[in-house]
Parts: sequence; structure tokens; C-alpha cells
Amino acid sequence: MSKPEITNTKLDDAARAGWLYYVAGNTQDEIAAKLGVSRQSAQRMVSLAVSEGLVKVRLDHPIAHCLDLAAQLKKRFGLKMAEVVPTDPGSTSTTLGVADAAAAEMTRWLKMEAPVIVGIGTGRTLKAAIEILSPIDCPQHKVVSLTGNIAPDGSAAFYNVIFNIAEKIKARSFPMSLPVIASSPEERELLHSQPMIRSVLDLSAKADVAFIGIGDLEDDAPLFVDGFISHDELQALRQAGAVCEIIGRAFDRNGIAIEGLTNERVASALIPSRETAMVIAIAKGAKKMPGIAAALKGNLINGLITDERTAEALLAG
Amino acid sequence: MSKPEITNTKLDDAARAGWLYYVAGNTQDEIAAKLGVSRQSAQRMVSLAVSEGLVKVRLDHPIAHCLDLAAQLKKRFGLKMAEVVPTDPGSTSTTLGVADAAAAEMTRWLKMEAPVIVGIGTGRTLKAAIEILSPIDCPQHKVVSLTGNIAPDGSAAFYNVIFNIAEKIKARSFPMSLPVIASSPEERELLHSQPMIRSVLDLSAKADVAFIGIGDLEDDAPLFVDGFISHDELQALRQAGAVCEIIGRAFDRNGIAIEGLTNERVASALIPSRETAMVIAIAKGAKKMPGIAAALKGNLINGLITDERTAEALLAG
DNA sequence: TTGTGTTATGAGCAAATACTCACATACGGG
DNA sequence: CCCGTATGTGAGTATTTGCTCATAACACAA
Repeated sequence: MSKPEITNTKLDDAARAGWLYYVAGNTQDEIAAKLGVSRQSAQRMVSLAVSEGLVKVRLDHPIAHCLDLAAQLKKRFGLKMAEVVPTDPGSTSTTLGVADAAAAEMTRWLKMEAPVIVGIGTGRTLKAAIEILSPIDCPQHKVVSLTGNIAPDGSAAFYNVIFNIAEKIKARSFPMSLPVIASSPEERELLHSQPMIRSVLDLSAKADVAFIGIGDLEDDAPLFVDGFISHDELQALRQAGAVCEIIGRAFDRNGIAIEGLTNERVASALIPSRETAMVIAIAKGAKKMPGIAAALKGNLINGLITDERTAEALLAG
Repeated sequence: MSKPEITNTKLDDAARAGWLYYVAGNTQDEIAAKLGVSRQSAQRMVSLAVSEGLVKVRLDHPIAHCLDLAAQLKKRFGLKMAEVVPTDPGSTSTTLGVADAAAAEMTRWLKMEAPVIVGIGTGRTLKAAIEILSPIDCPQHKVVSLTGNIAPDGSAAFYNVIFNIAEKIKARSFPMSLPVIASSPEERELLHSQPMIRSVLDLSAKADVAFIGIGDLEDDAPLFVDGFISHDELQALRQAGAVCEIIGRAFDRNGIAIEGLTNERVASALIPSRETAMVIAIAKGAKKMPGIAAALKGNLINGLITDERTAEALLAG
């Protein structure tokens, strides 16, 4: 007070004020009274303590780390949206947690008053998400499939989820009645030129938000396991540098689409523009890491729902 | 969202909200929007996160430790007021720091509009505090000495600070013109029965706040060094269990006044009631530890200004 | 099914906080 | 010595927060 410690005084006082505020739970009025200054000065001290980094807030809850990681992901990869769910250490499920988060994110969009066009990809994760989606009436929205729903054997593609979501929510849904991968580039062009298909493709390009999965290209790649491509084709893709598949289309480690091979027969819509739409990938797990990294690098997505462990790996890489 | 984790959901949400609030710096309105709930619910989540102890605040500043210690002292010993100043590791001064804090505390009282009766003890620490006290006009207050101001040789007692404080502040001051320790119990009674003295004693009993020092009873006890008691008397006191002296009166380790010996000749006022007055001790250092502990144990004081090291020792004991 | 006790929710309001601005005070250079 | 710039202060005001209360949703039992 009287002995002038040249410059530290201010910070000391700020620390005092910060302590009284955050630790002792005083109001700024009380602090002002106790320190014999005006309320405004007390306020300044407190905010000084904060801005000087004297005050550290820690959140003792697993969720806190997740939110941290999400913020880092957003910053590092320029994402508009990122969500990281806690990793359940005892589980190997590729959908646990992220499916819930994806469902929540879908609900967030579907609850909007204004009409929204929702693009829907394919895959196990997405299917799991739809499964736990709470039913909701939203006749104002449109849900459009980004991929064909016909399996190579002519049956309905099991992991095409457009019908599942149609059951859940009362919105107009737009499936694409064609094979995921056509038998030839020419067939694809033919199919795409059909008015019904054309209008769905046009609608998908206008999507406001799209939820997509990311498929790996390991030996048990979904694309192969589900019979859309042969093992030879899978190996050829890998040889060409492909590391992942998004709505049927293969991409290399930089997120660049592979030229030729099965890609010239993929009948899916293009991934909606990242300029006009939120393209949210739902993916987690070591196997999908290269694919997620590629999608991030190639700016194929601007939103990501993943888990803690995957997020950490992505940020470490 | 849909998978009902029976009870953790709420805490998870609270953690989210808390994170968004404290870490991300969102306003509760923003949190409400992001989480799709009302502002009130967001507020409830945040306060739940706080009340559940999810949010931990740490203050990175030496002063924070002092304030922590002060809070602990208050709680542990039922003090109404406690102040802990940083210990300067390189200094052995018994007044450095605490004197400043004491001066600040005095100023706080003296700045009050309403008339206050201030009791003043004696000692080196108190004298140092008065010396750095900023001059202040407070004609509404009264300052009353709790001890006599006449040394055994008839001179003014050097560490009686009533005159020092009277110079500094423009308040009515009330010295006690009698020896600190009378030559006999009878003389004390005689002195105390004099109207002038009587009125000062009565005034001291009505003090609103008292600032006192705590004297040790080592071989260089102030009471002995300043010539108020002989070395034999000092030893006798110690033999009787005395560990400290407050305004001339000796107390044992439980804060109980020693029976007989010099205590029956001490002419000082009694320590003002801890029910009606703030009795603030200013003391630090290893030598005074037993005395401070005794004063705390015996509820002789309800306020303490000390330093970090002493506070830690008191709390450890 | 209906009643009942518990819990959650949102509105409204009072308190607390943050911000802006105008002015005061101090410092350093001309 | 004076002036411009920086720094700090308090008043006023807008925003944000916390609290209370009435009501709604819910679970459970009769």
C-alpha cells in the first residue's frame, strides 16, 4: 500500500481480485469494498487477472477433453463443425458414441423451421446413427440419397440408409434407384441422364447439409465386403494410391479422386459443395484414419464427428 | 441422445455447458443456442457443472497461496478476519510485509464515515505499521491506548505507539498515563481508580477494533528487553507456563492468563471483547508461533495479520 | 385411468457484470 | 514550462447472469 513495489503491485492486486472472485466467490462489489477501490476498478482487476492468464479453469470431466480436441480439429483443418465424443476404452465398435453424436447433429438440423435439404451417404456408421435417431416430424425438409441403392445382385443395398431415415422422420425422401457402381462408364452416363435420376442428382447438389461415412480400403473394405467391387478391383485401387472411399468414390492420401478404375463407373452423386453445404463425415477408428486424413487434406468435408482417440491421432499426424 | 445413459447424460451436458462457458468463453445464450435448449437450462447446466465440482479454478500467482492460507486460518480458528502476506525468503525482519498489511487494515477502518473507537496495543510490529500509515483526517474516530505509556525509568515507553498514531491521523487520542506494570497490585488498583485512567479504561472496553502485537517470552522478550520485567520475573513466567505476552499480560499455551506473578501488576486494559470488537493481532515469525497459537486457542483474538510461513506453521500444528 | 409427488421448464425480474466514454492525472519530449 | 500522449478512473448504460415462481411433464401408485 505504501511501500511501492514498482510494477508488480498491479498484478498482485489483480491476482487478489481474481482470487476473491473465482476462489472465494465474492461479487465485484464486495471485492471493491474489501480492496477499497471502485467497483469498476475491481472489475478491471478481475479481467486483468483473466487476460494475464493468472486464472486457469479446468474441467474435470471426460467431455472437456473432447471439446478441446474438437476445437483443435476445427482450427487445424479449417472445419466449420467438429464433434469429438469420448472413446470407450473397452469397446471396439466403430459406431459407439459417434452414432449418438451424429444423430444429435441430424436432429439439430431437422428441428429447424426453415426447409433443409439433407444429403445422406451410406455405411455402417450412418446406419447406426439413423437407428438411434429419435422420430421427428419435419415435412418441411427433404432427404436425398447421395448413392444408388441397388446392390450388385439386384437387391436393395443394405447400408443405404435413405429408407431407414424415411421411416424415422416424416420428410420427403429421395432415393436414387440405380446401382452404386455401374457396369461401365457408358451405363453410368445413361443412368444419370434419366430424368428421375437427374432430378435427384440435381437435388443432391443443392443439399444444405450432407452426412457421409468414410470407408476404408483394407481387405475387409465395405465396398468389397458388400460386393460392390471385386478383390482385384480393390487391389487395383490401392495400387493406384487409394486410401479411402466416400459414397463409392475412391480417393488417394491427399483427398484427390483416383483416375479411372472403378471411379469412372461410380454412379453416386458428387459430394455436395463445401462452399454451400455442410459436409459432415462420421468416422472413427484406426482403420479409417488414413481416409479421414485424406478427406481433411483434400477438403472433401467441412465437418467431422469422430472420437477422442481418432481425433488425437489426426492431430498428432 | 436416444440411447439412455440413465443418469450421466445430465452431467455430460453440464460438462459441455461448463466447457463452452468457462473454456470457450461462450455466453449462456450462445450455449443455449448451440445445445438447443433455453437460456435458463443452459444456466442450470453451467451452475450444475460448478456445483458438481467439475469446474476447477486455479490462480497462478504467489498471492493466491496467501489468500488460500488466510481463508484456511479463518475457517480453522474461527477468525472474522485474516490476512497473510508473502514471506520474503531473504529477510528476517519481523515487520516486513505485515506492517504494510496492518497499515492498510487500519486505513480501512479509519476511512469509515461512522465514528470508530480504535484500541492500540504496543510493540515493534505495531510501531512499524504506524510509521508507514498514510496520514488521514478522521476527527470522527477515537484512538485509545490499551497499555500504559510510562517506562520503568519514568520515560515514555518507546514502543507505546499512541502518540505516533496521534501525529499521523487527526483523531482524538487517549493515552494511558501510567506504568505498563505497576509496582504492586495495590498500586495498580489505585491507578485504575483514578477518574482519568478509569475513563480511558472504560473507553478501551468499548473499542470497535483493536490492533495488538504478540510478544514472545524468550530471553530477548520485549517485555524484558524494554525493562518492564526482570529476567527473574521472565523466568518465573516461563516456569508458570507462559508462552506469550499481549499488552503486558502473560498467557500460557492455551491462551489462559497466568495467575499471579507480574500479571497481577499489569496495568493495561483488558483485551476488548471478541464479541463486540475486532481484535486483530499483527505477528509473524517462528519466535512468536507459540504465542500466536495460544492467542488463537484461547480466542484472545478474532483477526490475524501474519505471513505465509507462519500461517503454514500454524495450520500444520 | 386418475391422482400425487417429484422434477424439469420458461418467463420475468433483480442483481451483477462488461463496456463505452469523458475526464483526470502523470510522464516525457520539445 | 507547456503540450501531447499514455494511463487510469468513475459515471452511465447495455448485456449477461442468477433467482423465483408458476406451470408443465413425468413417473409411479392406487
